[in-house]
Amino acid sequence: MYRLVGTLSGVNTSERLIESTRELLWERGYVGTSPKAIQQRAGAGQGSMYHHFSGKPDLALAAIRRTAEELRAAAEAGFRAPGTALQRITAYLRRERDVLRGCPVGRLTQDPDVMADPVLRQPVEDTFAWLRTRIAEVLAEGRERGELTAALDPAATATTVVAVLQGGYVLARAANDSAPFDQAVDGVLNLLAAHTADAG
Amino acid sequence: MYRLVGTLSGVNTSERLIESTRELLWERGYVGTSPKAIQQRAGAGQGSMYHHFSGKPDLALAAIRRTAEELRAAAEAGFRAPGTALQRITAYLRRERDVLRGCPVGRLTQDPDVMADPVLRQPVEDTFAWLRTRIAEVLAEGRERGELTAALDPAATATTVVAVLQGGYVLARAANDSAPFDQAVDGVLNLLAAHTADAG
DNA sequence: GTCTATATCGAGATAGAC
DNA sequence: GTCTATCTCGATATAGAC
Repeated sequence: MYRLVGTLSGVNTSERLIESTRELLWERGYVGTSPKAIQQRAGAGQGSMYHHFSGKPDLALAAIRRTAEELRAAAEAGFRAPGTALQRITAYLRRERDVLRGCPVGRLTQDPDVMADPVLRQPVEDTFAWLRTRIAEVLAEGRERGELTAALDPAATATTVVAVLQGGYVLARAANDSAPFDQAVDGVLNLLAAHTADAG
Repeated sequence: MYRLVGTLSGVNTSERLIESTRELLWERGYVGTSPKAIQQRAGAGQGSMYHHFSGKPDLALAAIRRTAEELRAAAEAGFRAPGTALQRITAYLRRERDVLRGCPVGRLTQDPDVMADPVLRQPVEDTFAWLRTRIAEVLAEGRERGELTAALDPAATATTVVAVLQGGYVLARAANDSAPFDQAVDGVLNLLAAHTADAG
């Protein structure tokens, strides 16, 4: 018999606490998440939580690190897909997302207590640094292969692409509608299209 | 004798409370801002605050509305500047900003209690709807004048431009450095350059 | 490992004097 | 209009029994 994966019942308490914290951090942020709320969602008692973790910051660190790892793995899977650079970027931008929930890592950027703590902040910084570098690599590759024009700056364009994603989430939440996210993505892809070797 | 503008001392209590709330909302968000913190920053007592406002949501509404108005006025001033569409968009994107503090309106998008309240949420929604429309108008004008190619979609591009800004703030905060913001802006302007009539 | 009791403090407000 | 007193909860733990 194997345990069911993806559900919180059936795994150990420590695991349930981390997953509950991840959800709450995503929904309400660090300041808006209380130990009590975490415990209730995890179905764990006060004593349990403080047995496994030293406190809220410790638990948040475990949650943030895991969320950052997952984001990275999901993105990397997209970048390794076959196709031209533009096709891979397009696949990444258009992959299915829970747009209205926003980015679980980008969100932390607005949490003063997270950004004030170097340890909590580190995974956030690392995630975006990696993402920008990785997309720049894909674009540079496309340029070397002659898919993209020389006028396209890989590093700057990569940062723009990540910014469009993060900003797209903001606009979608503001409108309470995922359409602005899709439109922002369409807009940048259309701009990129003018830099393909045949079009440019 | 005229009063000094831009300082909190010398204006009435209600005004100081609103300005303090605006600052705290920007720095710490709605959930992270307590009535006590507002009062201390404003130099006002408990009783004073509850005399002028019914509570934290009421005060936040006044603060959010004013912040939204100011953002709109500042943006509109940029759009009315002389020059081509691209020059006006460039001026808007490159105008001086306190990048690491982020966007005081975009920030609210991550505040669950703000987004859950239709009244607090409205100014946020309106601000971005207006901004996207306004930039789309500028771009459409540039296309009509023949400054921009017909391949450029004003509405989608406008949403992309706003997303780059909002995402640029996120990346700058993640890196604790304003450089990613500038790079994201450079990237999108470079992409737009390929759509100018002479270049495209 | 988990539970319950207890403790401190701040959030968010109400009441009524001045 | 402003001040102080008071109130109720929840946030965030710690202590010690089981």
